[in-house]
Amino acid sequence: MDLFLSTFENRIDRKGRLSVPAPFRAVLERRRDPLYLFKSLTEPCLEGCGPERIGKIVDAIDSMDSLSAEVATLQTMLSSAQEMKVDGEGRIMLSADFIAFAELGDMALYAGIGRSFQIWLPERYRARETEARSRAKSEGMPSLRLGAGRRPPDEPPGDPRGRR
Amino acid sequence: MDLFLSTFENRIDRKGRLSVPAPFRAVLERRRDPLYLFKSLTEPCLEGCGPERIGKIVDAIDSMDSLSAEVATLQTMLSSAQEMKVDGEGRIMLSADFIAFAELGDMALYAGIGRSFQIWLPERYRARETEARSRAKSEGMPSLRLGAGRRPPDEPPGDPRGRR
DNA sequence: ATATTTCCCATGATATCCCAAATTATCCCA
DNA sequence: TGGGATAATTTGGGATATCATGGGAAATAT
Repeated sequence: MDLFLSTFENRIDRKGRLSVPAPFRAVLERRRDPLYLFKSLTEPCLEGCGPERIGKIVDAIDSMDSLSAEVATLQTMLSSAQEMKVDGEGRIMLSADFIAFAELGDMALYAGIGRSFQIWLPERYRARETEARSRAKSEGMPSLRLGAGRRPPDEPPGDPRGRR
Repeated sequence: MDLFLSTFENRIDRKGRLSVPAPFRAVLERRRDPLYLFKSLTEPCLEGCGPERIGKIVDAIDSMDSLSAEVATLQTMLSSAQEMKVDGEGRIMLSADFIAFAELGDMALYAGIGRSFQIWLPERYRARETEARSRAKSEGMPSLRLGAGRRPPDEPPGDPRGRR
């Protein structure tokens, strides 16, 4: 199983193009998956994933009461999602909307988080990272225990790097 | 599975013409589907889709008690539906009724939501999006976990596919 | 006949393609 | 282990194609 891991910082050129890190591209190409980006619901960053996650959101909507607030929320995710075309050099073009939403300047930081990845303003990401680390120190790190093998019956195994 | 995703804001010109976003057109053309528009039952917007979705509504009506209130509601959708003719440049003409219903001015916002899309007054759509995002933040998003990681009730907890 | 719609072509903006330079990582042999 | 050679990757820019939009003319309807 290949995953999106590690972080990469790439330049957004004056045409708005941004290279996808080669290791991320390799994951998608191996699966012959197109790349989707959408605006995070809860944080000022973009989320990247393959089609299977998008398909699950679509199916969830169809199976829910179309009047519920949850459906509106999921629709918000879909209507911000784009299938990105990757050029011959492995670059994507970020729409003005995406750039504004994540408040990106001329640099973007990719953070691989397993089955998906995020795109952040580098300074902001690093600030979050140190914050998460100090929280882990003071509050302990429940997810580590889970990641190590034992988990309470109900909770799915967490991402070992914790949620931020 | 090709889907209607992302949002596009297009101008309604003085002749009343409105471009269908090229990616949406591509989805329909690939399936050789005509485009249908109808008035949303629940919101001040228009809904767009291909014939299969219309067919599902018809089937649903056929399978229900023809005297029920729900049937009357579904029939309302059908009776507002129009097959749109798309001109050589990919534009449609909205009827005065449609424009009045969605309260459109000289701009229209397409919002792709998977198997269908909506057409909104841009300002109204954005207000709704902001609302959905703040709700997701404050109430958490139970739906994301469901949408992205749902599994049949008695399957043992598997991998955390939906976690981010 | 007059108003509206449909067809056709023109134009500007912008995304995409293609090639090349710069940068970084990897390899190989001393 | 070092250090240069080689390959991979990221970045840049010009040429080309696509797309949204606008307007005139032909067709259709009222």
